Amino acid sequence: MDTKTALLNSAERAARTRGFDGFSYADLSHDVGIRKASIHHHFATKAVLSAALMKRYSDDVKDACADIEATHNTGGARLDALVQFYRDALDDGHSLCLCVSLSISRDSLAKDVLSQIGRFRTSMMEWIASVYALGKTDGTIKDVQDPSREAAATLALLEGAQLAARAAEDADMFDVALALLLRRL
Amino acid sequence: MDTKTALLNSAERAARTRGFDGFSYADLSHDVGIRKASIHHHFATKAVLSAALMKRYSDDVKDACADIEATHNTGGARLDALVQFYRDALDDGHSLCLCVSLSISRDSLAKDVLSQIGRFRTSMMEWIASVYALGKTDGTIKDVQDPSREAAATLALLEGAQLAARAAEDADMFDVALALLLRRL
DNA sequence: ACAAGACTACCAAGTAGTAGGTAGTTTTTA
DNA sequence: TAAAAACTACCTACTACTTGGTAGTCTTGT
Repeated sequence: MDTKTALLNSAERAARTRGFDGFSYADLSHDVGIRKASIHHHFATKAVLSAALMKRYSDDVKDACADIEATHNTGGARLDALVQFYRDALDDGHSLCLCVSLSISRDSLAKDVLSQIGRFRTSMMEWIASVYALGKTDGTIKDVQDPSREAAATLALLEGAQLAARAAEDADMFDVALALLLRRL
Repeated sequence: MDTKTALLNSAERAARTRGFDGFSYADLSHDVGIRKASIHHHFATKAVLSAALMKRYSDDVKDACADIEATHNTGGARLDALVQFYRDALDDGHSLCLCVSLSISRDSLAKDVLSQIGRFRTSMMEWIASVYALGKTDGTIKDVQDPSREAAATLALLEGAQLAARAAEDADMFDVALALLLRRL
């Protein structure tokens, strides 16, 4: 595998399990098997690395959403698939959505990464709102109120449930927290 | 004010805004105005400090719950007061529940702190479940299903909404995410 | 007089990042 | 077509600084 990708993989895993301040170039070095200094050849600073990380992550998630749209055509099915996507990302309760991990360490982040996070959250919220809007018209999600409020609540619930699962070191915690939402499908 | 308390205050603020790995003894030293080494007189290690932090936090929150019970006698009013409590803790979208902040940096935490966090979350969940159970019988919370699932979902939503508010640097985000829950009161 | 609480002055280990070099590949140019 | 120049990817060896933590001393209130 291409070294740059290996570094991104290692950094993403580390950031999602230990937070942005929780890993160092030395950790990446051990993990990937090149010297610490050589990492700077691929990512000049940790800020550059974090930007690349967030870029790749947000592209990946957007692709996943596009994929969900392509393979599920009711609002209910799409919402269910999204929940599954966040659940799968958990990795036995050790891993979080990258944007949650990075959000915690806001102060150590470069400004452009912060705005990347902001844009990512906004676009996710819009996408989820569109899912609720569809679910409301096609009748596959019950009692839909304002789709944009539903979207804010859903994103918060998904991220909070990941946190809860991680704190309990038990991925089932995620399912318990999401059970009531899924009863509306 | 007593130095030990000042240190705890500073550490709590730092942990809640920057995470456990996001502050150092040097930061506390600048903030409180004593030398770095003197901090060790009060808290021998950072692990001891984190345990004291979590202890005080969990006592405070439990007191707040007891206070809510004493001043509100319907399930709906208690739930509303709890939401308000989490909202007030936000401090303009910069601060998180301590147990969320600490959870992110799990790997740098001592084992006893991890189990403290676990116990805290369990007891919060039980308390919230009892609020839902009351709200179900007194009719002040609509459509209550299984109280313990409601509790898991509510805690996840509260913590997720704090995260969302922080990511957006906008405390109103919290209100948007909780609007639908509060409509059930 | 004595203990609590602070101090100065350290330490070893870790942090991101830099300087300068090497080996091999690719691109340019004569 | 072959030498020259540039580029990629890595290396060793460093810098400047921060990390949590230690040892021993001084100061102050009771």
